[in-house]
Amino acid sequence: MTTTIKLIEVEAPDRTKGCSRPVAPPLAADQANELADLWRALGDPTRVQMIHILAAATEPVCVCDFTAAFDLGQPTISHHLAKLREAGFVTCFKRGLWSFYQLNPEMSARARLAVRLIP
Amino acid sequence: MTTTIKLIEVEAPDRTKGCSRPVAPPLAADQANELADLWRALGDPTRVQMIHILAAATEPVCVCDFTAAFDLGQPTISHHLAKLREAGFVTCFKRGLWSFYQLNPEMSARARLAVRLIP
DNA sequence: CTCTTGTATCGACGACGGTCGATGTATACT
DNA sequence: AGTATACATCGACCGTCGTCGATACAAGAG
Repeated sequence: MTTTIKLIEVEAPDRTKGCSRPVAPPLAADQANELADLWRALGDPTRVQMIHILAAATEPVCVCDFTAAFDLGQPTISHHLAKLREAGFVTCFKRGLWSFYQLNPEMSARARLAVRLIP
Repeated sequence: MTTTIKLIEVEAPDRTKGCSRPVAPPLAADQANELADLWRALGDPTRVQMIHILAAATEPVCVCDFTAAFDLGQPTISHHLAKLREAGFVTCFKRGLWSFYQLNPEMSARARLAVRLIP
């Protein structure tokens, strides 16, 4: 008796000669970089917590409150807030000796959606 | 004539003795780390493009198609795909000599929303 | 089995990023 | 004026990350 072996195509696409299957055209380099910058700004637990605090706050938050909330030196706090500022997530203003930070009201739509992913 | 100076409260919250205003309770450290890891995985232009390609593809994409799409060495492509795998964005399977990658069908809800931000 | 091919992994190098102490700068108070 | 306070910036350290060449590991072809 001869045995017939049935080869079952499971998930892989049919492919006669290896690869070179067309792929979506790349995003503009600027766009990809912009997106990556956006996400890299959120790629740190401290900054995630900062956004969490700002999203929950009803008033602008003083830098000194951040330094009190984290077990980090004041320059480090300032550094993280600067990163969030450069990425467009927050804005700040000075009042007397104090600096207050808040979520940027003119945040990009994408940034706003990203922020909304933080509990 | 005596001049009276009126101090106008603009945006800053009233604050009698400096800082120490209560702030939202911090997220659990695990949660903040998890979120940061998620975003760090997307914090690179090459990986953004990879997600873009996978989101547009109707079939799993062969690694060789990635190496053709980017001006990077094959180990670097493999490295980026591994990062996306570890973060839960993609899964892969082997078929013969080829490895195929696709968006992880069991991606977390947050990850799915993040992916949706890529054009 | 040997050879080739597609991918993953390893080791190294340079760049970047988080952190700190020290210093600078602006504002308030006396 | 001088001093004190809140914050930003600077310089340095060290770990992490993106990149590559070299190598190891499959799995098909001969």
